[in-house]
Amino acid sequence: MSNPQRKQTVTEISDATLRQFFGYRMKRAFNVVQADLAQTLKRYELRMLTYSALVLIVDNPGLRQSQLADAMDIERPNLVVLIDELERRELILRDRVPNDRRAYALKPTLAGQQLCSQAVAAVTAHEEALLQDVDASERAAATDVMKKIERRYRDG
Amino acid sequence: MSNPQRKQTVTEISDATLRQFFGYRMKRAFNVVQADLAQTLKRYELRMLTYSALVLIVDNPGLRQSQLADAMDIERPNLVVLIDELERRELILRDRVPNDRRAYALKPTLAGQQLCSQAVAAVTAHEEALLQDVDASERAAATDVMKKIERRYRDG
DNA sequence: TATTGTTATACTCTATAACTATA
DNA sequence: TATAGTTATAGAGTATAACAATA
Repeated sequence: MSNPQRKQTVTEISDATLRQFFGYRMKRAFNVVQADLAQTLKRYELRMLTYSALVLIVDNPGLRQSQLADAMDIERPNLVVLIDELERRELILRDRVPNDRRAYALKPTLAGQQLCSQAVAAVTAHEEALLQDVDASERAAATDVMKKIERRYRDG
Repeated sequence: MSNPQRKQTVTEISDATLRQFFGYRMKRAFNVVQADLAQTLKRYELRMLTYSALVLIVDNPGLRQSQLADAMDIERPNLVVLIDELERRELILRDRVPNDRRAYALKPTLAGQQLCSQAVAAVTAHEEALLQDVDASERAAATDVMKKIERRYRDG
């Protein structure tokens, strides 16, 4: 803006210091990716977490809640409401595990499998659009860096 | 685990489908970076958001709250409590903008500047440690990808 | 009329402690 | 005793509507 009153305070904001940090860059880019994903999933009434849970249940039918929480890197209590939601919508069901009446075996319903397929296709397409300026080698390089960061964390 | 009961449900969880997605990889890596940053800032009683706000105020003394919210990509109402917190700790102050009695000119105190310097140094060091397996060219490649994603968002 | 900062509110994600029912 | 799932709760981040003061 060419508003002269702005000049009495600050015209151009410098975030040079923050942009030096990988974490800050990552947060900003992740916010974009996350917003795009949320927008894409809205149509299926899924969020990033319910989507992740559904995909993992479809790919691993019969897994337990504690295994799923582990895989998703969230606490067990926080998974309960996600599973409640997916179950209420009849996208998955809580089967009993034979020989261990404490645990549930999570399984997708047919509707869950179908919604999952559609959502995966939609997310794939939207991500492709979002990353259309990023060629395969750049994507691979970025993915490698993220893998290294994850690994560094797991190794302590 | 070699627990035979696990075998009746699922032994090894496959997250192959999810790992195909750039967004999922990014979320996992970002969680690591974010946790590391939070740990680093704990010592200064700062969080990622209060840290970002403080750095921006130190680098741009006199900026308005609405400008800061813009720069941080957060909504104006959410900035208020962050500024309240930094002001209460006397790290910044709300000065009046001459000729516009609606707005505040945010300025760091000496204590704020000093804490900011220390925090920036600590974050730099911790980030260096976190990324020690990632060489300069890999970092640059990853940063480029993140810039492109951000740009893609700004351009619509 | 429009803008700055504010209040109130609500939703999501995250984290911990404590409970129940099983093992 | 330990584990699976659950409940309750609290903190943090995010988003919108509506308001007072001021432009």
